[in-house]
Amino acid sequence: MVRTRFAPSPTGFMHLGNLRSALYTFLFARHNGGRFILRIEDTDLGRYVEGAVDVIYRTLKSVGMNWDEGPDVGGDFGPYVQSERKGLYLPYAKELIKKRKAYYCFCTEEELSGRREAAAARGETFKYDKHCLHLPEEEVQRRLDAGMPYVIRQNVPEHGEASFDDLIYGHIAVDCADLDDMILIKADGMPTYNFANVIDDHTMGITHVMRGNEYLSSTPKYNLLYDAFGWEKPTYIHMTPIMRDATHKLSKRDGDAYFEDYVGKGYLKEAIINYVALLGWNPGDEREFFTMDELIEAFSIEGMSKSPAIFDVNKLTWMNAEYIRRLSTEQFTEYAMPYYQQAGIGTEHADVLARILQPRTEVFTQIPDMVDFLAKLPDYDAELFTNKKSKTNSEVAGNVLDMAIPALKALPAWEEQAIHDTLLGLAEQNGLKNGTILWPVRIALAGKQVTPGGAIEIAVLLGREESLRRLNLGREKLQ
RNA sequence: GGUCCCGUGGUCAAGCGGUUAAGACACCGCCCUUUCACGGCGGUAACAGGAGUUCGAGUCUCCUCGGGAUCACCA
Repeated sequence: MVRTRFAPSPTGFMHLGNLRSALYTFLFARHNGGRFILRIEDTDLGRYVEGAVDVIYRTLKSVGMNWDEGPDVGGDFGPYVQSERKGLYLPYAKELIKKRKAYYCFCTEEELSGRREAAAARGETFKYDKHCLHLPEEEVQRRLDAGMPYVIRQNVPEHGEASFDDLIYGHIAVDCADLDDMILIKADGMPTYNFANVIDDHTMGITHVMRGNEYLSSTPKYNLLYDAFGWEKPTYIHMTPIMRDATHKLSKRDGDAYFEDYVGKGYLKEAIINYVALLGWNPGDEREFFTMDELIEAFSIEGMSKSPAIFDVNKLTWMNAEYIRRLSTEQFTEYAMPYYQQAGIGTEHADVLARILQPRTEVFTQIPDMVDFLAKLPDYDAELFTNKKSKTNSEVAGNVLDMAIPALKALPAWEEQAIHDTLLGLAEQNGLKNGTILWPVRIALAGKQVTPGGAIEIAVLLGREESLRRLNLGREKLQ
């Protein structure tokens, strides 16, 4: 049975890189009929951010990534919050000490950083010299009894090779001589991430460890720990980061690294997930649009790439526009409603609004700017009436409006079909291009050169009274 | 700096020793058209460089270059 886990630290909003890692981890479990576990890694109390756990829950749920075990839903391997597992780690560390695979260390942070700086000044790489490993047992006990603060360090062999096999990177090996004796238990009694991770993954029965590839070089060290305990090692799958450009990761500083940023900017959650899924993974065929269920069905490790992918808002935006176009009129209207209200326009003709806006909306936040002219006629210049392709200029436009205004005014009902027939009839009767009639009418109605929809839709949206008022205003501009 | 990883168009990315080196986004042009979009058709554009292995190399090996990660009592 495949068991994977997503193990975020509660330090703020949901970063897109983390979201994608969670997604792949989730997809891999589901594709293989396995279980997806949520674990909160909060061993660093100093970085804890209030409410961050809720953000994680909310985000994952809102995109349909439901977990089978976790802090809120429980499970057989709890607790699922590391700080609540605090008591669990020390015994394991002591077991390692007994096996001489770890040792107490009384060196203080200050003297260590002093030595580190000195080494750096000499241009050398600092490595802990195992000083405390050689302390006599009685001395260690004496210091412990005296209540001296201590940490517990891993005792990495001085020689030999540490290695592991990654499902996407293959065999990774490092010389033990290059490895430092990392701290397992901190002076405050909490385990370091490095240690807690190994203990938790093992005790929670995680079969496939999926995580960012910043852990690629420390994983051999973790495997030394598994060996020391005599535990079966998990399968490793290291994932690439999402980049802002060739040399920088997408980061908080860019202000656009968070899932919620994009939701707030008018992107659909489904589109974000779909786009992000394709950044670093491909299904092996030409498909680009996936529901969550389709992703589960199609996902495989073979499709994951080894090199980082640069985030392209451009393509996300295109994909979002595609998702918007596939919405039903009702769904579109529901998403658009807050933006209609923001623009202060009437929504009694929501169907017409959807018809003209849906093919033009890439991101919902674009809507107010597209429709604001409906709420208030902009100040505009009579120059706008001149358009070469439509064969209009101020003189032609004046004549057109002179014909259009009474014709429209005479309409018994202000209905789209009737307006359409009237205006196009005018063109035909006078042997003019449709555009020659429609251009001036649209300009007078909208007061701007580019509008979503044409003269007829705009007239419907404006209603009889306002339409005629604007047409007359336009006519006056042409005196 | 040591160690590890990565390197196909501007971006995502197919390719797993033999292809005219796919496809998508973006960009450009044309068509459609009631402006702008949508839609349709077409176009520009890539194997980081150098050696080797091989009848044949984007695909295998080595070196160089470029980029990233890591070297914390952070995760």
